[in-house]
Amino acid sequence: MELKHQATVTIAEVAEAAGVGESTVSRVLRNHGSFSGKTRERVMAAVERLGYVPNRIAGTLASTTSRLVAFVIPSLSNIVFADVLRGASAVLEENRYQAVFSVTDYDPGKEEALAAAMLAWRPAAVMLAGYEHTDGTAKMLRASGCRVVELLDLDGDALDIAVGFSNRAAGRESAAFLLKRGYRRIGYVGHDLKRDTRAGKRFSSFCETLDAAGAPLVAQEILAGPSSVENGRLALERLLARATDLDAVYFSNDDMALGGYFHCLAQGIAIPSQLAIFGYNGLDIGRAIPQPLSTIRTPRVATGELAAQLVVANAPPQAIDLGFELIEGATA
Amino acid sequence: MELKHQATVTIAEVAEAAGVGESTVSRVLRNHGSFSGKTRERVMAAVERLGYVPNRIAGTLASTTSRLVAFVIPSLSNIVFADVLRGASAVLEENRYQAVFSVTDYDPGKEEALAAAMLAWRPAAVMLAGYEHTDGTAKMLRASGCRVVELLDLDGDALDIAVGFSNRAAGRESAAFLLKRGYRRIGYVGHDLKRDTRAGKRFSSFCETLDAAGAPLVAQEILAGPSSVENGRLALERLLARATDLDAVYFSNDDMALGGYFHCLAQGIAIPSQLAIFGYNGLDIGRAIPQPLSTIRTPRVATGELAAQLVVANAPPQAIDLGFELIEGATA
DNA sequence: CGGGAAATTGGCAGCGCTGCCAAAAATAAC
DNA sequence: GTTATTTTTGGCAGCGCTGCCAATTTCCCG
Repeated sequence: MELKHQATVTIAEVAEAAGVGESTVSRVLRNHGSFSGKTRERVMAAVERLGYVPNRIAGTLASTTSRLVAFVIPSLSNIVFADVLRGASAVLEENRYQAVFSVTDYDPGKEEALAAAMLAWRPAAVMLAGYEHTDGTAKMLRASGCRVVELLDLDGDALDIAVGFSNRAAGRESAAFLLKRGYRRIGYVGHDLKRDTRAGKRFSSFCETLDAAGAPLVAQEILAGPSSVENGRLALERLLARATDLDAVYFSNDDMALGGYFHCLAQGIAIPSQLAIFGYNGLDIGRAIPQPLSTIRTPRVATGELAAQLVVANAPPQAIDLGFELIEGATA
Repeated sequence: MELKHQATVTIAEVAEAAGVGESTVSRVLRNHGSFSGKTRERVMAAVERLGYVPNRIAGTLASTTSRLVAFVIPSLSNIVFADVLRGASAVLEENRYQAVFSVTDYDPGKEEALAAAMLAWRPAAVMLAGYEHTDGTAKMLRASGCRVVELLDLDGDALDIAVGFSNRAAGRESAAFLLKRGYRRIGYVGHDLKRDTRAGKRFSSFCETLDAAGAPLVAQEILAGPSSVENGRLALERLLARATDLDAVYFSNDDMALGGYFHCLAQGIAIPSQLAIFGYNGLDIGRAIPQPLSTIRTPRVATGELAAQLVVANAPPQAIDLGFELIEGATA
């Protein structure tokens, strides 16, 4: 099945070829400890000549120190996680760390299984989305002794490090913005909230804010599937079929909102005069449509970068709020 | 810097606790070799009690066999690679393989460096985008003895395994389609082609087909940056400022095409009567806009899945064409 | 030119596990 | 009940590297 390693030039062979000891080769290659200039040259020449590639598996085992960082993310289709991964991987690469990942499909059970599989690689850190984990996952992570970073959420208690922003605050501000603009008959279009708990948090604080203002949510349409432009379009269509007098719709995220926007475009519904649209995430594409999308821009790449930096620096446990930015746009 | 492993329950401790030998524990856990039912129970009980997590680093080293698969991809922002990764990681997870990745930013030099870093983990396979690698990368990969999978391209010679589709054929068919529809004054909008060599291949065969039909490309606008909706919009605007009499524009991909579509929408340019738009990739969002985008749908997830399957099965070297599908859409 | 401090260097145990082999136990055959 | 098989088991070397320590060489200063 799996491949046998080949081309196995070992450090011993390099040492032999260079006429030095193994540990000297190791020191030179890691640029750690002291060695003379000519030793360095001889070692590098031997490395070059033999095409030696250090074996990080062996190195990791020997040093009981790891430069692997494990990502356990809900989805790769969702640009949010791709962005986080991108930010993090850039920083990790600079620091010679290696990213490994697996995808949970928003399934907490799968998250537990995958987290366990990840820990078997003895990573320096495990990065996960949000705070909602099974007891088993939490226990395992705590016991692992490796750093744990929870991303993109701050509404809850962190296991170790948390980097992100408050989804509750985002929901609240979104509602406040729509209310300020004078919208009163507000609806909601969302995707599977049991799985995407961060979207659920936004929604619940959105509703609370509307309630407090005496303009409670008028109608909602929640599709079972994942968020997508197509689902946003479909869901808005359904929502409008039931609730004809809405003046604004809050979407679970920009993908869904774009779908809603396109629905309006196709149906000749004037935005925002006839219907206002508000999203979440601040995707680039939202700025390229004819009317820039009103939304909240989240610092996804920065979240990944900072998470990686904290891990590299072995920072103490902490929760960092990177905030978000409300973009007024032209659709609300 | 990096974290010291903790919680280091070793197989020896489990063996001790279960009152069996180390190798017996190993056999039970890997379900490999023979052992009795009650031995199995005792081992599992001890594992449970101690919270033992096998150390795959040590296992990999000892067996000189790896279940790591390394991805060296140009970008994570580009949904194309995220899709491939998604397809591949699903299959890999099923087979208890672990995906590791790094991002080259379309830089061949960085690709070489990252490929080298990857090989240090002694992966079972390295997966890369396309055929364009530096000599150093190719040499290194060939010498590594691990499987090499080149993805998303078939126009060239594979190092080992290739899975994808022909970008040249895609360019050709796109041109043929536009010609068949009667467009004769065709322009092109693209992004950095030196980096995205697959887009470059599409473009050159597109042009060849137009030439052969006696309707050569009228104008082109190529932006230096990466592809994005915003850049597509901007580039089309620039192109139309120079070439006022185009009847169709071929875009380097759907992102760019969507930007062009939005530009037309905002400018009141009728699609496709006044200007036709044709993309590449077949993104979902292209079907959700008011007029479905005319494009070519590529089997990205399937590419990832098949690539992973071939690696898991340790299949012989081969190049597999997964083809693509031309979607007529409503924009051309 | 000698003595001591500092810079280099090599040897080797051991990281935690797997693979091999021989020993022990269970089972079958007679 | 005994011997031949087969199944189960444990011991231990060794995967390739790093960390520690002691040995060696070099450098400095009087």
